[in-house]
Amino acid sequence: MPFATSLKTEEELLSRARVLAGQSIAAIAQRLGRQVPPNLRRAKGWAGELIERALGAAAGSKAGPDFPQLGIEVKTVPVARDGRPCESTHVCAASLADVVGIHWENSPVRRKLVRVLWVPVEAEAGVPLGQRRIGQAMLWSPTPEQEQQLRLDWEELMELIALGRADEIRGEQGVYLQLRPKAASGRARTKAPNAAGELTATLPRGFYLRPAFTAQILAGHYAIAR
DNA sequence: GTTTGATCATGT
DNA sequence: ACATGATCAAAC
Repeated sequence: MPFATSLKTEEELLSRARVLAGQSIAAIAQRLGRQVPPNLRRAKGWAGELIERALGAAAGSKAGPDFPQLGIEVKTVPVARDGRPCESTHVCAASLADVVGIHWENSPVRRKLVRVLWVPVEAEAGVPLGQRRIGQAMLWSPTPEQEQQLRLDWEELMELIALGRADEIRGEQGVYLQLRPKAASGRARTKAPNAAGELTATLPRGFYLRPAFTAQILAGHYAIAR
């Protein structure tokens, strides 16, 4: 039986993640027989994929959670020395067209965040990628309060999209959940309704969790060993 | 083009 | 310093 399917409980997954805590990127990469790129500039998702492989997730992209049998999504989050996240966290693409029938309960955003294994990765500027260490992972589901916060932002954003006003949405909107470009380049296009209800080409967007939100999730955990 | 994984780079 | 808008790579 492959490594990836040997996991039966989320406790087992968490245990695996705990083993990674304190280990360097270089050590994990070496064990998996992978070369550490000089930096992440041309390999932005490299560390995330490395951690998923180290945890036993299936390789490559596919729909659904990283651990389908457990319903768990893995998110690596870059953290500063103080344990606070350096960046926003991408959740999923926003379906700008065909917004009818989508409610928070069946939304991709909620489904993605039902159960998440957060894996902090040291991201201090000046620390070479290979020397960066993995922090203490934590298994998380939104508290009722957190889910309500996300839901309010989501509903506000989705209403604007439904009204054909996606192009007016700025990254400033949303207390904890924001909508920002998510594309290969500024020339990328997808379909979205305009104010007249006609489908027109527009920049693809995605939902992101603000650092302030992930910070409250990670609060209280020692993300990086001292 | 979309979805997977995200971080970069510039303006405020 | 920090967030927004822009972008990188691979699989499909």
